[in-house]
Amino acid sequence: MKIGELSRRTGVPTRMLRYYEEQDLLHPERSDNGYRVYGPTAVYQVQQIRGLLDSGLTTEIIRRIMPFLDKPDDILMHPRCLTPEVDALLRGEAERIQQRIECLARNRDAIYAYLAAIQDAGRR
Amino acid sequence: MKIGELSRRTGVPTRMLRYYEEQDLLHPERSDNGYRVYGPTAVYQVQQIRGLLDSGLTTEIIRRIMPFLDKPDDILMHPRCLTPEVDALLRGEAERIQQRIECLARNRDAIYAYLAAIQDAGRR
DNA sequence: TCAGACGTTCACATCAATGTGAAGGCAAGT
DNA sequence: ACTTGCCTTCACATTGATGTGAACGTCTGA
Repeated sequence: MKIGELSRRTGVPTRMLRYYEEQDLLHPERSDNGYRVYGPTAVYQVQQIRGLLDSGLTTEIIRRIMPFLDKPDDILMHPRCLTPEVDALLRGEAERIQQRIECLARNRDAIYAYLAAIQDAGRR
Repeated sequence: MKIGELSRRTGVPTRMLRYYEEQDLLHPERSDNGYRVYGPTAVYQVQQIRGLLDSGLTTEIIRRIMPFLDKPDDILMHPRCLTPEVDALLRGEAERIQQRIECLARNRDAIYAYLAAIQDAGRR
């Protein structure tokens, strides 16, 4: 698929799809005329990228952890890939993600608690 | 406490504390000489703000939802506060927060799954 | 074949969050 | 009194994620 269709399917402007490529997050093929050609999985990849960006991760971090997300088990067969640095990177990032989750969950709960309390007060 | 101490206690540069005030996220008193004076709870407030900013919320959204987080029950007694707009705002924001949580949790799990699989492969 | 929709690159603008420095006032210790 | 450190405001710079437009090539249907 070409960039316009991917944009339509994901709701992400073409400008951004080109930007993500520049940031090494997407790697479309090129057809003879130079047009970007995306595989069908690109839709999910883009949604993945968007979700992580919206959650406060930078393109740099996304670039570094993406290779380890949703990988087929083939890659896992080569534990050589896991240098101590990569291990530390992944663990550190997972922990920071966990921090964010806890912060967000706390505040989500606070909001719902507020709404529930109001509801409750109104019913009385 | 003055801005320097708050900065030391939270690790957030004074420049940012002044910025958060400008963005209506903090409202310190002023002493006679014009110095900002923060109450003891400011430490938690700043951590709260930092956590939300790191999680991808903008200062604008934080400003709008903060009044409803960690409020003493006094305020809850006035359900008049909950106009339909505020209700929609809070629900909408809570849902978007939930989206982020799910995205982050998915990827945290993926990272840990990867690490576990490596661990597993290495033990064989 | 020509128009219109889509693609390309390049470049400059914006916005939010943050860094940094200048110029000057206030406070506390020696 | 003077130094040192903290405070104030003002202002300009930077970085990352975006918006937007120019100038130009490519495909496709009437």
